[in-house]
Amino acid sequence: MLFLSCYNEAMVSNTHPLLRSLNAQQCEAVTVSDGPVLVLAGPGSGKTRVLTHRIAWMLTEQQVPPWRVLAVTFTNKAAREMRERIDGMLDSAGGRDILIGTFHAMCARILRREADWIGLPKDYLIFDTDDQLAVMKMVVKELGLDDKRYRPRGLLNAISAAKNELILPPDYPVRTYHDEVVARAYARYQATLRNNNALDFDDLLVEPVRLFRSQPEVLAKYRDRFRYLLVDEFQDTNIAQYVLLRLLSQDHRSLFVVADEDQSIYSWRGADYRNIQRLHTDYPELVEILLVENYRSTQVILDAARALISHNVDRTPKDLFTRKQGGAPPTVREAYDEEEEGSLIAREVQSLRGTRYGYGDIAVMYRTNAQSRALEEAFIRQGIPYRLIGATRFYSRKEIKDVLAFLRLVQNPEDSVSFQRVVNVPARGIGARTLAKIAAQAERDGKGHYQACLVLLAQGGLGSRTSNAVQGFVDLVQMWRPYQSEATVMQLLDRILSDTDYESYVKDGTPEGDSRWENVMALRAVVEEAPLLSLADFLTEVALVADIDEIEDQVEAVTLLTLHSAKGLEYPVVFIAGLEEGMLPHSRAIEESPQAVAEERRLLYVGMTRAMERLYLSYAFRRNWYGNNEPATHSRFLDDLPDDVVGGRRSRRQVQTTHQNWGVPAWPTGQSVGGRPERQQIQRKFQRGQRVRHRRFGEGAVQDSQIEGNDEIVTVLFFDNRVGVKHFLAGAAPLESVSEH
DNA sequence: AAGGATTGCTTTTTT
DNA sequence: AGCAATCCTT
Repeated sequence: MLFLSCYNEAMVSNTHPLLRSLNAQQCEAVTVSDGPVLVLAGPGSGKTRVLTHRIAWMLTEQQVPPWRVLAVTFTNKAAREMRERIDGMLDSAGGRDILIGTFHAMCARILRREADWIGLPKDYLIFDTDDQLAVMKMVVKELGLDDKRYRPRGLLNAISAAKNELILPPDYPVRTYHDEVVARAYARYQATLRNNNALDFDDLLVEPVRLFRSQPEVLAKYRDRFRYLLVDEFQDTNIAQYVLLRLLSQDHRSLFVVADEDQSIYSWRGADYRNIQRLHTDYPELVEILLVENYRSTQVILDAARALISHNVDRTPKDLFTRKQGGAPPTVREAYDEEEEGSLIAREVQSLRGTRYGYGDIAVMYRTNAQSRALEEAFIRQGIPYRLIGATRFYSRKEIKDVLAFLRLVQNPEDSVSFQRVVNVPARGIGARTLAKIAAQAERDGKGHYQACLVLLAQGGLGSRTSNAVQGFVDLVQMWRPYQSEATVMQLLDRILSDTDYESYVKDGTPEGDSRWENVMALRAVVEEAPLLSLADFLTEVALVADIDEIEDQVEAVTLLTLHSAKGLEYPVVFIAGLEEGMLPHSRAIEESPQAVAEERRLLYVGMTRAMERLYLSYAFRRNWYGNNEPATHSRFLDDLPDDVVGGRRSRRQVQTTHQNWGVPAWPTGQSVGGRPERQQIQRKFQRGQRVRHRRFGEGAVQDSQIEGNDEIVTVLFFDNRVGVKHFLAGAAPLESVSEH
């Protein structure tokens, strides 16, 4: 891919302050016409930045009203950041009127308004994975299936895959008896969801498609409303999301998507990077722009990542480059087991900490959540502050789910899943037998479990003790429901907590008990922060947040996270642990298919390209696997890294050496990359008028220098007319000062 | 009905 | 090894 001429780069950058921090390619991407645009870009190429500038550009240059813009991001966090940046760029709060969010959040909103067009309740609940499992278990029981042969989880996976491809129960392809059972379970599952007034995550995407396909006037309304569609991380869209985009953009064809095939890591949940090809077919007039400059990583890190990914077939080769020449080479290190791996990393973190890196600059990544334990233990031993992303997600903790279940019951008594969850919380003498009676009654009437209780109580079909217990629970809900209309969510929550004496239920004198109560209080704080939210909106919001959304940026702690959650983030220092066969690539992937292994490779690629300055890879010689300690082999991916880039490499013989070296901090220190100043205070090294020399471009004069983020952006006009104006990051030390005389 | 012991099974990855 | 579902005892 060729650059535009430097002349253009200078022109565009000088004409529009909005575009000043962009290079020529990015400017082009931002300013191309209104029609469909695909920006294909490598990691660290400023994809999201281009998207952000594009929005700001439309709002100012094209006078697009903010409310006509729909921007879809991958996480709520990305959405929040984008909105803030737009506000900053426009010097106003215009970002507030733009609809920016995830597909799921956007769909939840649309359904909240339009549900009755397709016979759905507007006050629907969103069922998460646990709820889905509970529903499926009920279904399996009702259909009298053998839960060994038809595992609820497996059925859910099949159903989810079908939904992602917009296949409804009647259309489920039946080729074997097993398929036939899945189809029946699917139909029954769907019916149960509807009886519960609930949608699952996949329904959130499927139902809007159904809405738009069946109600042209509704579609027309949203098409008009969202005249400009922008999508980040397009390679991770599934069929349903793609169809949604196509429906919305069919007329105006103003679609601007940003993608990187090499970062496609969600095929297991239906993402289909072939959507990029579909785009070319469905939009022949599509303008494609390739961004290949990387602003994040040093040359050596980028080289390693490129070498790794180049082994994948079926991709657009990208000639990625960075102006941050040189740098400390990535290193590979073998540890004896995961415990040693942990302390090795912890020790290196400690020594990095003395230099210009703070804890907050460092991230440790791994394939599976289970791997975090060994790392945590090492960090605790060495007193290193860390924060763990993801492991037990806040909203799936028992105590939180219990409290939410109470709230959901108030919102919607038909919700049998929540009913079963809390009918005996705290224990009030309603056990399995009683629950079975209630379930049977519910099935007879085709109503929810709560309704069934009312019926049973009226009929007096229960023993006096159970009857009292059930009555007690029903009374609670009956008290809370009318209270809801006059009270805020916060007041309702407090009432529930005190009526159930939840505090003493949860606190059992152990430290865990205290922490459970702290979690409940944390939930209360969440409610407190959004005092105006209705109960329905609050529950929706809670269902759609990801742990990654909660990351605050200026925390002085090392971040521990899975490679999947690392997408879209960057850190000066990155450790990737557990590079063993079976771990990364994961054994499941190896068994499954070469394509699955290719995805594992992309996953590592994503991780490696998160690193700005330093990258450490490690693996263990033995690893605990299902309880026993098994020897491991280093990941095949390590063999694909260039030898000259990666120092100190494994071999069977070195294993012994390493074992003897136990306790010696053996990470190579490496040369620092340019003069990246201390975190708290970034000083400018260049000023206007200063004379500088660049290795390739010769001498020139500094036009401008600005601090952006953690680095200094220097604009230089070179004396060689063919070179013209260029921008540099001082952190990569591309320029040296020349004294004039 | 509740709590404790036993068994058997599991691990990708997440909106 | 850890956890959930199941069994067993009170």
